[in-house]
Amino acid sequence: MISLPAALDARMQRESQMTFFEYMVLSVLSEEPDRTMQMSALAARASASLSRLSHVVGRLEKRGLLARSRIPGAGRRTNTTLTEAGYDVVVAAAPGHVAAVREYLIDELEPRDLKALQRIGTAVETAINRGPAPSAAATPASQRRP
Amino acid sequence: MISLPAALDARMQRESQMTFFEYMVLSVLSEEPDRTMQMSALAARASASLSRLSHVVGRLEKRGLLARSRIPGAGRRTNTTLTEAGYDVVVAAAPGHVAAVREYLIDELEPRDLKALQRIGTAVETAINRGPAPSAAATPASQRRP
DNA sequence: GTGTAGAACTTGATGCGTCAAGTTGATGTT
DNA sequence: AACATCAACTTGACGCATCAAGTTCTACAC
Repeated sequence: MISLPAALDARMQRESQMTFFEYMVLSVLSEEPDRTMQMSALAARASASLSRLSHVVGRLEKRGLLARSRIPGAGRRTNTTLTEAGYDVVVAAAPGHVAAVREYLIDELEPRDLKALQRIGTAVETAINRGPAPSAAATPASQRRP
Repeated sequence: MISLPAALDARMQRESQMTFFEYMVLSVLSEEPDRTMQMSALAARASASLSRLSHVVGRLEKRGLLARSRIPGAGRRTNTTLTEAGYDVVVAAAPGHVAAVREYLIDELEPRDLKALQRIGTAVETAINRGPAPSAAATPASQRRP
């Protein structure tokens, strides 16, 4: 669990000149129908803090891969939208990433272990997010019940 | 796999004022009979680059948790040894860490999934380390066959 | 209609990780 | 004996993450 994320990140940077986390952000956006998402929602989907996301989005915006726009009439909400250039970048990076995941993980496992891994993943995520103080990144206020 | 290391690291810093990686270093040393290890070997066991380890060991030395000493008559090799204070720190931090691992992972899994996880771990490690250029951290020159 | 609380970010300082380049010993090579 | 090479680190610069503090809206209270 220590080595895999590191390995995927290293490969991402070598092959596509971006962080694994940057890829996640772009990738999540690319899967939305309008390639747009509110910052908080994006942070939740990328399991990052709003602060981290803000920094990263700032950089990606400078690179022209996405754009920010205030949502009018609704608090201080901000939308981020993938640009064409940004979409092209994700599309170019995706196959390499998928190949890496296969190579390091999926192709190495028997079907039963793959299923086990899925169970483990959800179990761990649940366990972490039911701690004494569920993190803001995991369950942002806008999705929290009153 | 993204969330678990992050969660364990966060807890380590909250409860024991050190990085998860710092804990690993101290912990590995504490398991040696003489609480001593050569830098390269330590790097391999902690799956880190020599550079990273050097920085971290520098900090831990400043905190008085370990000490460095040149190995005489053998290249430029350096030993790091856990101090008493360092040992006490590991001993104090260990129970909390074990509890965290149980809470987030082990206690959540059925026995068969735990066994699967073990298989997955070794499979992934192998897959990563047989890449085109096996990393120096994983197989340091001193352990590499000619 | 002022005041307070809170949500949704943004910003700046600090610290750790990484990469490239430098040191320092030992081991051959000619 | 001089030189090149290599292994085992160390160091410095730079980038990214985190934390605490600030900003900017809305909404509700009185």
